Amino acid sequence: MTDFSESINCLDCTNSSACFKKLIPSELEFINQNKTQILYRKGENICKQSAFASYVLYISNGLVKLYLESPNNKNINVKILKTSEFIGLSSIYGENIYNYSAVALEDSNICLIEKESIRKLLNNNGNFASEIIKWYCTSENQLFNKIKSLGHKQMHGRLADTLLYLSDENFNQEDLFSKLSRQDIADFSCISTESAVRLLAELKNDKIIEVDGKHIKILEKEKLLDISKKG
Amino acid sequence: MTDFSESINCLDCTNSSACFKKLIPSELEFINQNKTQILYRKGENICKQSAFASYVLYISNGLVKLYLESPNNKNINVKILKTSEFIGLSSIYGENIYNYSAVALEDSNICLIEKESIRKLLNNNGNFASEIIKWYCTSENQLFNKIKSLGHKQMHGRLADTLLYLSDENFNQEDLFSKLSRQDIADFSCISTESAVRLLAELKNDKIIEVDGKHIKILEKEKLLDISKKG
DNA sequence: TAGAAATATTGAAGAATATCAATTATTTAC
DNA sequence: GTAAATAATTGATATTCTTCAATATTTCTA
Repeated sequence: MTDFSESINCLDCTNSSACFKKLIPSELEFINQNKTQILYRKGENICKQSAFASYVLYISNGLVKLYLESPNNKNINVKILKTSEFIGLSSIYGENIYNYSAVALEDSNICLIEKESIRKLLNNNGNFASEIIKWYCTSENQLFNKIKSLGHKQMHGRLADTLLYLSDENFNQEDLFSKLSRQDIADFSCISTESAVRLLAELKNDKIIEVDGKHIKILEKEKLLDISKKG
Repeated sequence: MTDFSESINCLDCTNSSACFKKLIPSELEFINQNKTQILYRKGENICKQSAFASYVLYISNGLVKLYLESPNNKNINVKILKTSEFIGLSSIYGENIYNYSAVALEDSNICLIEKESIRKLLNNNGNFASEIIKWYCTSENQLFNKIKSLGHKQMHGRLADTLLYLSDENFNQEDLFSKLSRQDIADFSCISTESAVRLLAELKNDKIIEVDGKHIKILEKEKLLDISKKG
């Protein structure tokens, strides 16, 4: 966690999400005055669940794994965040702590933005706030899907959901699998690592996926969707 | 689903959430023009998962169970909503469908509000939007807790979470249990009804809860918290 | 590049949990 | 108020899944 990159001015930032496009130049300058940019190296923790949330974090450039820590020291991987997404947004109004932990999957430039300045903008600029609400709408849907997956599906269905999620085109064919361990895949599905390995072997055998070390390729998406549906 | 109640004018409504308090009279009048109020009887469905979401729903007065339906026709109960809460808010910007189903646990007055009018207000009134964001912050936290509960806890921990949730003081000592079946309790915990019954019997035996038909009373909250923590 | 550490893999045994079946209790509808 | 329908309960069995243990493979480090 060191600031090696020259910090970009928000007005020049090419990685701004939809919400920042709703800001007028003076507001962008205001954000610029109240942020710091930091480079997190691959594997470094960007935030820790339950830690005091001093800032809202914004991925200016990078790839981040968001996960929940359980008291029995098992993790639940919730989602992968990419460039232009927020981390810890809910700390602006909710409890003043991070609800989850996040770790960089590759070197990532993260902007730390003062919570109070975000709050100010939200109150003054309904268009900005609306974009944030849009983000929450999508995010809520994702969480409901996770609950559906964990709630009543068994191993096969849950692993299928994970594979479909990680291979989704909205990650722009980034090969996420190469950045994740078998345990990561298991933690997305909330199954044991051993079960994940065994099921992957089965899927490989059935020619539904291709496995070559870390690299995993979906051969028969339809069948995976089927397994996901059946639970 | 019939409109027997005289529809209250939003300007006079005493059950308005924090967000509506941020509206100026003309905006409230605007909402009033674009809403209908309907009385749902106990047991009636207020919205169905995957159905076209024409309106945002607001509980003017009532009690509602929100649940997810799975293809294998098992339900997951997500939460109980009470007076002054929204249902289907995320349909304003997300997919144009309800992400979940909702059923009235008691006769409930529900306001159907035009989505477009809410959108208009959000864009024009940052304070209103900020209150909605506040709501999302809390809601997100609840969903993460649900994921934590389902993800790695086993039966005992999950049932404990359910009992703690349903007996929480934020429901103003409403006896929720009397309105829920054993299957409802099981569906909150995502365990089989039989398991729920068995575990309740155990907890009763251990004098951690008192059970009298539907009525359930927590005797030893600390022990339940313990079970919840251990998972 | 060798050795050490971490990760992945496989099999076998055991624990957790669902399902099925049968019975009893409660609620609903006429 | 009674019959029918629904919900709750209990036991026995079957399935799913984790855990433990042993080994193989990969990655990291000096």
